[in-house]
Amino acid sequence: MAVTLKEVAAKAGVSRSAVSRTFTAGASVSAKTRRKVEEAARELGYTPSLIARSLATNRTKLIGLVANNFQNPIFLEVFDLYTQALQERGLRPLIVNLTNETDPDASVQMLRQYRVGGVVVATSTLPEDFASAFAGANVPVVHAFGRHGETSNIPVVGIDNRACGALAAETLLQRRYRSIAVLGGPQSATSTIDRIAGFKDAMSAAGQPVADIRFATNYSYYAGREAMHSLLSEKSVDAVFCGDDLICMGAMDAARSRGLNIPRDIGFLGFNDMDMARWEAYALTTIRQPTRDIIQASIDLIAAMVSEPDGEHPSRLFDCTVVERKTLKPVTNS
Amino acid sequence: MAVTLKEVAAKAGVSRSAVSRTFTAGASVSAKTRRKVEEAARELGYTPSLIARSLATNRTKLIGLVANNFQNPIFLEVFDLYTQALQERGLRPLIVNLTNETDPDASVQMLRQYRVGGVVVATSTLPEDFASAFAGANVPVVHAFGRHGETSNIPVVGIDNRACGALAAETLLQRRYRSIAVLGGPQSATSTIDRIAGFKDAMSAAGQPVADIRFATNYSYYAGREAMHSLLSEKSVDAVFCGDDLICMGAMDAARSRGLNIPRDIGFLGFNDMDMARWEAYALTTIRQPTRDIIQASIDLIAAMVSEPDGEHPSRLFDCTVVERKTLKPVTNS
DNA sequence: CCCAAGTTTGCAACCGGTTGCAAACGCGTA
DNA sequence: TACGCGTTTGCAACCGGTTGCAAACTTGGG
Repeated sequence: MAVTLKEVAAKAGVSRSAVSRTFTAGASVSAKTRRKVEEAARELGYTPSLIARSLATNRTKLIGLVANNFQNPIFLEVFDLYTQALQERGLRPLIVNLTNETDPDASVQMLRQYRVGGVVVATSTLPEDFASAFAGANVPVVHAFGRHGETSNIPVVGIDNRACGALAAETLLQRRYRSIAVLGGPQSATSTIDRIAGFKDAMSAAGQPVADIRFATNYSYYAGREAMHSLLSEKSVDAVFCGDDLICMGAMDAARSRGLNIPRDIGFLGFNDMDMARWEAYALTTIRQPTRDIIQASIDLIAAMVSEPDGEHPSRLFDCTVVERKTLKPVTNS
Repeated sequence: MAVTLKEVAAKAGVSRSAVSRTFTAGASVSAKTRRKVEEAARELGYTPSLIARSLATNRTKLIGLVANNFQNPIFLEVFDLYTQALQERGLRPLIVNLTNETDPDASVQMLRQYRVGGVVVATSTLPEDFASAFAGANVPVVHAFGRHGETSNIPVVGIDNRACGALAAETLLQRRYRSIAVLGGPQSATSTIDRIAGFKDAMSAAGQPVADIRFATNYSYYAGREAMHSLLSEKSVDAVFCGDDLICMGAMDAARSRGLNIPRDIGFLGFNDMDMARWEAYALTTIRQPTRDIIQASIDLIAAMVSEPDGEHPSRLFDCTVVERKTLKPVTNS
């Protein structure tokens, strides 16, 4: 159906190799040949087949992008950045939606069938063996937003969740909150575990107790609201550190529906700084994760791993910062 | 690097054809051969190359998914549904992010290089020639969320935007609103144009004026807020029909920041019924677009077009319904 | 036991490109 | 004009599968 090399070669009066060379960067073709070929190609509407090229070169431009957080709008931001950044490098994402998937093998199989050059696992809420399943198939993997673990040797690009937990504690203590609860993300997520560990360390280093720790069942508004209702029905606290902005928004709505004023009666500290955190209805004070940097770095990393499989490919962790809005009372210098 | 057909054939003591046939559904292989091959394949860790298969069969499992609304969380829902529904059919989406793209040709070129079987254009805010550019390349195209137009013969799956506009007008009039403004999406989007046309028709059929019409510059919270501020600084209205839930949320926050109570002082009617419309902070009364049905139908349609290119492939329009929450005053029977 | 019909199998060509290699070419110089 | 060198070109093999075709094998009936 589609026009092939051979037809272009015939029309231009050259060999197939000549056509192939005019379409591969850095190959040796004379200006005259190139011109003839390009004209013939244009007239015939020729588009080289990446399928055939991939087969011949044994290399594809595909990068697996594995995710399972299709409920949280922040992933749309992540996703936008990934597709654009890959596009800029001439790579294409092959999306794997793991939302309803429990078995890593099917996805690994799928990505191998497409002979992806590498895989980016972009989630913190997956059992560790998912990322390693890809690595086990001898495909380069980087784990974005993952835990910088000792257990596996898959490079991670993300943040230091313990440090972020500590930052949260300091932020709240500095504002004289004294009855502070933690409302984490899913209990099994490594990010949740590490943040809470860092938070607790910093609190006890300051000689302060943690009023309550509980977990949202997933990264959603509804889970946050529900967990907050359950917290407030048992005790009263003056500030809550949430494991995610979305959870935090649910928690805030729960607090408001019980007549509490934010930040007068209760303060909230979110995590991520998603776009919606700026919305007036929430105006969330939150810990900003440098999403854009993480994504760019993870693409740089996977690209490096593809082109130099034997090189050194260290993990990279970025710093988080507090973004001040309106859900915490100001720092007082007294 | 990867294990090939030939190696499996050698190990199993059969021909390459035999191996190929055990991996293609409906081919003729004896039970004995199949067993030998499967064992050899398992031992070697063989995964058939879809690249090679695509080349040989001249057919891929790839479907282009073209979108440009990576700012609106509703697209994450859309996206989740697409990836899963395609996955179920053994197809893979190849995402094209048109957010920063103005030239259709580059994307068309890209999708042709990958030899996609078909393309789903999932947006209502693209110049018409985008969808037709794909069709022009002789690739089956369906336009999801598009306008059912007379101008092109690309099948559309979506809603009847005129009817939805009329439904909005009826909904508001029924609740005795008398000073109603429209805050549409981007002025150039066909969906915006059609909805407003339907809205105006229904209003004038009821002998009612439209208090004001203006447009958000894009489908975002911020554009909605800004447009609403500009509206309220010029006149006061008692209800607003918004072209999108996200825009509506921005508009609501603008109204609230000016001290207006919803729905006592002003009513809001949204469009889409995205997940966030249920959030307590908004509790949006909105017109529900059956996203899931539209997506499923668009996949069914593109699949049919791929397998029977010469068949009849009619457009499909779904009905919208009003979802009642808390941003409009109730219907009064007096 | 033989034959016909139905299955299974292997051969070889093909899908649309890439690439190492050697031959052909172009050009400046002696 | 002949020579030498660097460039450009075409040949042919290859990437990893599929598939039409004919040969080989089964199976069952007479």
